[in-house]
Amino acid sequence: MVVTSGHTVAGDDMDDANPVGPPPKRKPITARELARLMGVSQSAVSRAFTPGTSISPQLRQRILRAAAELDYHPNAIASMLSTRRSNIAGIVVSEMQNPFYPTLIEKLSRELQRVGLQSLMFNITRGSNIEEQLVALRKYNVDAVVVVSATVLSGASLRWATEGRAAVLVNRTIPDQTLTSVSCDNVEGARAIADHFHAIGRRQVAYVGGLPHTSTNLERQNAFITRVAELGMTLTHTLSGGEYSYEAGYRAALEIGQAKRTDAVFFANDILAIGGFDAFKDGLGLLVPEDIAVAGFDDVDMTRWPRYSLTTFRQPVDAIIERTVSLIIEQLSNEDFSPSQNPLSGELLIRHSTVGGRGLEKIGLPLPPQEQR
Amino acid sequence: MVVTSGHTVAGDDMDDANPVGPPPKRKPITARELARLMGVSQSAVSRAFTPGTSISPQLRQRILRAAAELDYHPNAIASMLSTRRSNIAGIVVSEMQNPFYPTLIEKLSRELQRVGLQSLMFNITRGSNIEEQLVALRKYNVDAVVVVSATVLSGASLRWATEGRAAVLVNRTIPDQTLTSVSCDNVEGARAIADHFHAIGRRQVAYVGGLPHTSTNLERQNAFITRVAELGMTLTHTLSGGEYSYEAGYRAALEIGQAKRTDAVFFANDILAIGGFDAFKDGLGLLVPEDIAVAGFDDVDMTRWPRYSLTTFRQPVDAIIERTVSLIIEQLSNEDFSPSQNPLSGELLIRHSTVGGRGLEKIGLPLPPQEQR
DNA sequence: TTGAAAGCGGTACCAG
DNA sequence: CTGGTACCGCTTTCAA
Repeated sequence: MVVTSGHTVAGDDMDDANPVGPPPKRKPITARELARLMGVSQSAVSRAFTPGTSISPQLRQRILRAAAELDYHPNAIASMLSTRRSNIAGIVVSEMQNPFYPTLIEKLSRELQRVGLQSLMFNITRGSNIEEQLVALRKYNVDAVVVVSATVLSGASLRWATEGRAAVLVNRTIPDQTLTSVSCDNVEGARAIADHFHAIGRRQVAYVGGLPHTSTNLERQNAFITRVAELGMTLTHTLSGGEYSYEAGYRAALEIGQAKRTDAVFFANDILAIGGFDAFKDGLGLLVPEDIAVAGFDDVDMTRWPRYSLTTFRQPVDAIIERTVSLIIEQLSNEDFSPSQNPLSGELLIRHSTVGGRGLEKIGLPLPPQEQR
Repeated sequence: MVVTSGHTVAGDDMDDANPVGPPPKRKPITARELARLMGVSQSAVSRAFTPGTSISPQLRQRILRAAAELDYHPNAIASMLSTRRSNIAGIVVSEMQNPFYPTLIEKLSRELQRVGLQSLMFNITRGSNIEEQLVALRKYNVDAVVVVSATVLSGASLRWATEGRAAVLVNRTIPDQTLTSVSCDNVEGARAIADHFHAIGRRQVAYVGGLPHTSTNLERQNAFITRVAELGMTLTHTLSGGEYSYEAGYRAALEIGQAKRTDAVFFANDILAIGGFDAFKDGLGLLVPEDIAVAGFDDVDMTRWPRYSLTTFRQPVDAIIERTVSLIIEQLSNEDFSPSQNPLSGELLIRHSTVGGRGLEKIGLPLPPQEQR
């Protein structure tokens, strides 16, 4: 490592500034200089670049033209300072290994850009100094915070970090519901899976969870278990993978498969399910779905691979993002805004991991379009 | 959509500021106020938070203590303005679908954070207004730019965007080499694959590329073809998947497999290879590796799934990141810094997709540790 | 509509 | 070591 950043002193955060050597670089032209060069006031330049200000079209044009000429761009930092708006949204992230999230984040950051917010990423990792990260959130004066991280952060930290700014939790909630959240309707999804298992004649079912204490996991698990009971099916296992990974799914599936009394398994997300699928098929030589049906949650790309053709509950990613962004905007514009929970409807996608061969037609369901490769 | 952001006027960029409603929020305490409250000068407060400034330990302690008390945090925006350093690195990204990149980016942003740089993400997507994105890079005054995007950006845009600031291209180069780049040694990797194919007795080999005009694709392709020729093997196909995707790999594999004269295929990355693997095995009923050996590039998590156990060339991710960060730091501290190209050695990982059954032992190679599940 | 001037919240140089 | 004081570059009254 080349530079160790500012050490913390006496229980408070030092500014970890100046991580690297000397100061600036070639400095770009400023509004003042441009103004002087053109013989207009600096205010005029500012106005030219601010929509909806009172400036004559002619002057604006002249200035914009000259600006283009001289490669002048308003310094965003300076304008942040005077307007007290950074036009930056902090995105707090942690589980980039689950392919569901990169996709989500990419789209989210694109949408935020569309409404004028750049995304400043904050990678929270277990083990890393979380609080320190959150301090950065505040120092950088982000206007909005989107937390896309099922894990790690306590409600208290979250409240502190987001205090006084727009905030949305995506795919997680906090118990006291003091923060706005947007997520897939996990209850709906888990029930749909249970119903589907029942519909295809399965009666011995199991649940494999991910990170035990996350709200997504708990919601899916509880809803599933409840529905299974309502339908009179037997719950043979309730396992926790411990994390959302292929390996965890694989291990859990071995355990379930070896016990030989389960005919359908709901994995709390697709990665677990895919691990489980491989364990059943390659590891134990079972037939999927004949011997055992497998369902996941999320609808990541891999579920559509012919190898898997995994039945899953699709998270309404676009809707989630749209809602998130509009909630952010609302908070940014309304003084009085009260937090809300926003579960959004997803969609059960039935594929071959639960209904094999031509079974999809047999039970009168349309072949998912994805299967028409 | 709730707010359409500032429309562009007259061939120049308007400031897309004020994407949302009204102005600020509750304002936090400032250094000046803190100073007045404590009866010290505002300069003292500033010094207390700046390591290496001349201030007595006692005063510093007092101030830090009081700051903690009053929840004062230095405003990063203001200090950016006066120091002309943002302590922000822009990360330009595009292909988040390839699981190699989320991982890389997560680690990268973590390392940057360690040396005091937050990461501002810039998602470039084909179709999106690239130039506009790059303008943002400049407006936000990022100190450094890391481009992790094989695609899209022309050398000229890159040079413009990074002008006057530290910049590193990761896993791509530009022809004139005027920008520093760090990447996996694609030539080494492609040659290693060719050598390996030869070593396991394959003589009819094929190449499946990804995005045709990217430097990674070209380097891997050329090196492979060259080495294949040197070794006297026959190149049966040189296909372009058109993109780095499972589907592209699948399609290419069908074409190759149906022709029935190829016994080993090098796919330009793991996702292509996995698509190809499934096509050979499930789509065409071939045996991998007995009928046809499959190798990829990158070493993403999926390659280790027992289902695939894919032979691949591991990109030295940690080394890439370390080098990238240290090059950034160098550029930030040295006035005179000349661009360099930094190919980093990777590692051939031989797994069952090229050497089946107990073959790994037979040819005297150690079982990859990953296989010891 | 336009220009002058007072901040925004720090940094850094200067004198004491 | 400490306090005073010009900036940093833009936004936003306030007058003209």
